[in-house]
Amino acid sequence: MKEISTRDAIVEAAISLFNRKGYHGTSIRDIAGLAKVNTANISYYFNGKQGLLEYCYMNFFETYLELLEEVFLQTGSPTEKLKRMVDSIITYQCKNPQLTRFVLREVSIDSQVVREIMSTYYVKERYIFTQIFEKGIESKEFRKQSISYSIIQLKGLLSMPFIHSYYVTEVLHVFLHEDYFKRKYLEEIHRWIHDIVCLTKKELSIIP
Amino acid sequence: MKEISTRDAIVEAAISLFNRKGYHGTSIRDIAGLAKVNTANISYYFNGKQGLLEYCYMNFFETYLELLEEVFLQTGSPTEKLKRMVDSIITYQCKNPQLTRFVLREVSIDSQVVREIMSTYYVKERYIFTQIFEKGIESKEFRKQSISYSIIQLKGLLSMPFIHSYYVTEVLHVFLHEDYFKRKYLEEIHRWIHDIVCLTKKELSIIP
Amino acid sequence: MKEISTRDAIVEAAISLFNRKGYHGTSIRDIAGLAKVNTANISYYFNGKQGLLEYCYMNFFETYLELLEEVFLQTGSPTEKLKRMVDSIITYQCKNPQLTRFVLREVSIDSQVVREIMSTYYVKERYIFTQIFEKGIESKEFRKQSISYSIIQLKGLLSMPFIHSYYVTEVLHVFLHEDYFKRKYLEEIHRWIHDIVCLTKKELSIIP
Amino acid sequence: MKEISTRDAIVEAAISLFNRKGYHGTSIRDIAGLAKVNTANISYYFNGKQGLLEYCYMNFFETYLELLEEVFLQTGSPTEKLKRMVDSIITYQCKNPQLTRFVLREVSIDSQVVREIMSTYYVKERYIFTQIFEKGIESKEFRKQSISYSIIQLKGLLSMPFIHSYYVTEVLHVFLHEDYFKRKYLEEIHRWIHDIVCLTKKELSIIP
DNA sequence: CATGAATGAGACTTCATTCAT
DNA sequence: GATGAATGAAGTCTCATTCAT
Repeated sequence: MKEISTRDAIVEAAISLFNRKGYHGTSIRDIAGLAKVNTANISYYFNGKQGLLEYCYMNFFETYLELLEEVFLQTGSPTEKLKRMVDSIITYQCKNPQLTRFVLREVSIDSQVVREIMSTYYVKERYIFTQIFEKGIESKEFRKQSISYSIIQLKGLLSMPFIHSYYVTEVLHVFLHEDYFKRKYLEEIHRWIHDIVCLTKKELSIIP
Repeated sequence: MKEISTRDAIVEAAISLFNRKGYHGTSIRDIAGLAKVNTANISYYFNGKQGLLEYCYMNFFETYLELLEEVFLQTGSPTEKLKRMVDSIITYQCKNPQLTRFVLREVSIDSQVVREIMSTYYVKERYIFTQIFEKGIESKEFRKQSISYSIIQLKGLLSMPFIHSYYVTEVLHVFLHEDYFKRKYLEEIHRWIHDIVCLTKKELSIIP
Repeated sequence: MKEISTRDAIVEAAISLFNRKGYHGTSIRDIAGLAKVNTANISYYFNGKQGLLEYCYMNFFETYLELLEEVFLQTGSPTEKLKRMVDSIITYQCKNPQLTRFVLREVSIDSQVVREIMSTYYVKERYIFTQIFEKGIESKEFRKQSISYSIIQLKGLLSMPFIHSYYVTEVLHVFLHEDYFKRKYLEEIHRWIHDIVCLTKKELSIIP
Repeated sequence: MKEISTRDAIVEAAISLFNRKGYHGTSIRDIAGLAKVNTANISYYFNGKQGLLEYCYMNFFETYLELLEEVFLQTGSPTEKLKRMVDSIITYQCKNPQLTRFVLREVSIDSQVVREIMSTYYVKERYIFTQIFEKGIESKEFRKQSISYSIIQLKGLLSMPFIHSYYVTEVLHVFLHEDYFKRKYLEEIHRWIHDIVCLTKKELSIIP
């Protein structure tokens, strides 16, 4: 049996607490306490609390983008690619709901850290989505549409259940960690892709 | 010239700072400084920093629910009502983007405060949305669908541009405070209502 | 029906709270709250919190000394006078247990206030007791004894049940406000006067 | 030269200041300043100001009771035991006059802290004293008397010079730290034991 | 690699007081 | 005579970090 390293224990504890109480609402003592390690280790391994935060951000977005890029480089129609991307993201987020929630939330705070770290990721993400949409529109698979507004919707659909997981669980009684949720929710987004993003046959037939 | 009362100045400053730096990331000194009042006034008027937070929550959700209820009690088809609700909410949120962003973000943190305050609002909101959807499905205006999953999508669409306003503005160059955004984004949600929530003619004709 | 004046209400509330929580442990808001008056009145009537404290001290010791002086100026043997003084003091203290406890306790704190106010009272008190004892010793009613050490004992006996009223009540189940206590405890002090302060017959006979 | 540990320096400073200015009248800054350590150490070592207070209480009463119990378990007549207890207590208190004064004073304030901590000690103390008196009365060494009222007197005699040390020193010119005081005052209490608690020969002879 | 002592900065809150009404 | 708004000072505590071990 491999013992969990101090480093990993810290990350695990941090994600759990940042998720529950927010970055500023969590003290490194809380983290060290939960991870059952000495407080000083956090400065040692991550160069302070902020370093730990940055690590979490990168941890999340590195994988997030890798998943997008992987699909992006595959062959397939824009519709198929978009669906596969959505599948990848939702699968990943369902496996890491705590990290997802906390990152998506904290990233909405204006701070130098966020700005510096996120700029690269955001630009890459936009590039990929934009390419997909442009290809789709060009090839007449996608309806002519404002790409920005479609991305807004897409990201809203992708992130909502995770950011408001409390609401989703407690109020709507939908459980993120059940496999049923993943299948069902993917269906919904696929429907959104079909009915909102793509050209329906009717619309198609109108075009001369 | 109307002088801004100490109380209002505090609220205004608090919303701006909570929005930018998060609740825990904002100190009452920051707030008092921006509002140009004495620090002690925050405890005086709101019974501490947390009281100020609670006031903001209630301030937001009180109006939010009033808007929903107002439309709910009007006459009209479920589709019309749903559209009008969306219009109301988006209009309100566009007028108060800072408050909206900060509340929607902080509310996603687990804390006793959130749980105590929000439970009532959440239940009411769910009731209203559920009623609309049930009526719509019953009257065959709406497609047969999982109401919970539709609410998730709806709330994602309603909140996304405000929570991730930084992304929307800086990366997608979409500006929330312009009237154009409101019209355009409402169009998008209306399309979502038509194509995803409602029965399309084709589907309609299939039903025997 | 005479309404309780604001002033009296403040004093009453102050005594109760100073007694329970100590001077520094009591805030003027507590006092104003209990007295159901506005906080500013305390500054208005007593020139601040400290003025209120001084008023309480004087209130107590003014009467305390009056009682001693009254008996002191009466005719009677030293033994009789001493007994009468003890009766007066205990009676007074039993009627004002809260004020007594709080004053006797707080007066044991070194502060300019205490030093300034108490010096006069203490000197007068010592003068009276010393006179009594000197007269008693001179007239051979009292045993030859160190007057200082006798005063220490006397004051210990007079004050103990009031200072440690919690102990006396909760642990020993002796109740200060019952008339039985007063009679019984006076008996005890009288016995102390007889057996410790006065010459017993045996000792008397030894003196040539 | 042994260096005083941070912890001990804090306790020493605290006792001195609590004694002089009372618990609530002393700030942790005062304490840290006098002890020449950082303010945060108080929370670090004692879990806050109140923890420091509790430590002082326990520090005092732990020893206090040990002394009583030690004598209690020795062999000897009740009279001898009572005398030895008084000797122990007075000796201890003379060695720690500041701690004694401050604890005996603050303990007379009603607070949860006091109630929780003291209840145990008080009960034990009462048990020991009660046992002694009961044995004494049973064996006819002691006069038949109300034990509660005797304990009140005894505790008054034991504590008075320490609580009102200012009065004793400044007004009566009796100095607690001189060895003369200890011997002299013990004599006085022994006399009290002989003449008030015990059966004098005269009384003895009256009993048939 | 890991720890516990120690620290300086800063946070929130409470307090007694004043002042215009 | 009484009030409520407002304030500056002070208090306690927590935090992230460092350093010697």
